[in-house]
Amino acid sequence: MANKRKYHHGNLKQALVDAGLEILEEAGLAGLSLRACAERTGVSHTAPKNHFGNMSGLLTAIAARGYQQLAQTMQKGLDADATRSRKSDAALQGYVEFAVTHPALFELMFSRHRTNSDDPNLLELAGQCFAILRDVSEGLVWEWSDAPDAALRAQMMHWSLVHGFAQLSASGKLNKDSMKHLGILDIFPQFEYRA
Amino acid sequence: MANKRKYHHGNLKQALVDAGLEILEEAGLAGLSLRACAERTGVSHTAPKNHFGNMSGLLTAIAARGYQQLAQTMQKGLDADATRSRKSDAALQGYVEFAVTHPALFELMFSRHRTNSDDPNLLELAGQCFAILRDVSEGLVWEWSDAPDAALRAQMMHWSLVHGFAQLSASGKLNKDSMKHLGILDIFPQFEYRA
DNA sequence: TGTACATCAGTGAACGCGCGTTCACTGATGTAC
DNA sequence: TGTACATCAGTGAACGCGCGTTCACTGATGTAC
Repeated sequence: MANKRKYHHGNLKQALVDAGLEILEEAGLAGLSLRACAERTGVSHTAPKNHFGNMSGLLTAIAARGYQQLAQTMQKGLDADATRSRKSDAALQGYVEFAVTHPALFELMFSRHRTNSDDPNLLELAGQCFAILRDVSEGLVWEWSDAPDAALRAQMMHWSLVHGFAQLSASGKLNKDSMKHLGILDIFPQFEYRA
Repeated sequence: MANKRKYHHGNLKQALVDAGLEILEEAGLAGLSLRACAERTGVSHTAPKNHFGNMSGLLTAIAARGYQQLAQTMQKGLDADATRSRKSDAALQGYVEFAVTHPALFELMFSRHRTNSDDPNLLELAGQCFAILRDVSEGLVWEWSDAPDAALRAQMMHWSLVHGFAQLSASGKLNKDSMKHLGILDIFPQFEYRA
């Protein structure tokens, strides 16, 4: 299956997103460019234009794949321990694991002006992430549980809590010393600080 | 006091940080550069090097000022309503207000590799922000309140909740429609979505 | 079954741009004597 | 009080770099007839 050196790549759109994800892992957001993705895919640096139009289009596609992977990471945690009494812990753990493992991708996904925030594909996949958190937050008790819209407010606060912990972890604000001091390593011992 | 056209600026270091903050407001992180800060300050584009060494040094100084302003915003809310029964609400509100009002600065402050994260000045000012949240989270009840280190865990979770809500708000994930639908606008009616 | 032609996918040279950085320099300030 | 000199702060030209984008093009594919 020597699919090298065909004039038409065959699956260039997906391959460019794959390349973008790899670049984010290795070089961070600063290293991500149309030219870098093209070079890694072995294609001329103008080829991406045919599939994504411009830089925003490519970043949007990469971010969308990020949401897909985030949902998968959370779902994997839920599936792995179906008997877990508190499903929200499994989802939180998956969310944080994703952010810490892919900090640059996470940064791209939740940055403001880099992606086309009204892209239908992006919206749908991001919505799937929130849906998992929503389903999983059932039964959590908040102090306003007797207020109208209590469930909706609880979902929003739960997402905030999860996202905040993930973001602070990924950005290194909860470094090893802090986390140890605060006893957080007992809760998530696998999230060792990566320098 | 015509302090124009002196060869020595006199207060260039602070002026460059001021310029950087303005650029962040107007053009976002993408528009921030040594040259842009120098031009706005009316100084040659090599002058910043004398004060900050390189780009990271300038970004670190800007982020440090961000933490200073964040602490001030939170403290202002606390001072304005000393009778507030739940001080944590005032701090949360200040934190979110800061993130939504200065999204690019907020992004810089909590990004991973753009600043020198071991800068003493940066660490001290960031620590002051956490100290306010810590003081204010006294009395909050979490489900593990009977665990050892309960207070420390509660502080960490409180920070996560506050930061997550702020970050999701600033990145536009909680847009006007979502917030209205989720009843969040009733809690923070001043945080209208800015397109 | 074959042919003409439109469309799609990728090429490669060239463009202007803003960037951080280097370099030799000059003006201003402070300090030792 | 004056002078010499070191140091600090800012200048301006020049550098190479990677970037997104434009442009005319060519190879491959699909489709109408």
